[in-house]
Amino acid sequence: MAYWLFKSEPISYSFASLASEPDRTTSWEGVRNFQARNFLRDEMRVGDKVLFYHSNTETPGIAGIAEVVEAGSPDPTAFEPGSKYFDPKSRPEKPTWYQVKIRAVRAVEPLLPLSKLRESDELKGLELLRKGSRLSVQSVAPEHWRSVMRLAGIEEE
DNA sequence: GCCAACGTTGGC
DNA sequence: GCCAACGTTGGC
Repeated sequence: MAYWLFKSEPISYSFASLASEPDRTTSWEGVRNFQARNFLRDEMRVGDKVLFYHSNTETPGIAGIAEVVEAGSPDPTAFEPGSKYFDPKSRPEKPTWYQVKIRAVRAVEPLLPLSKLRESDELKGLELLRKGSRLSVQSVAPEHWRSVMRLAGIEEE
């Protein structure tokens, strides 16, 4: 099993938004970065765990845990001319962009703020903490995942 | 292929 | 609002 971090601006879609979906799932669509696309298309597997991170907000930080419930599939918004994610270069027979489906597992309450993550020696090397890190879908090493769980006070089986 | 200009991200 | 870092675009 692998670990990931997804960024979202809570003003547009928060962890609470995900948790209040009828089945607590959503399709993570609209990613338009090739490195992130490669993760979505090639590397994510059902059962992988996801840190749900709130960016560009008053207190950025980890707001919840989610899991991958469907592996990568073509992102339909790229084919919709009306969509803000429309990309005419992506064709159904040769898609450029991919999505996965995730499900909310549990909230991190209170939110684990970025400032706390920065204080942790154990999290040195976490992509999120790298200066200039902008990738919206990131890989998380298992030892970093365990450190985050500890900081969040979450016991895992 | 180089690289300047530009738009976006996202912490602060 | 500021601004550094980054990805993309397009002229050459």
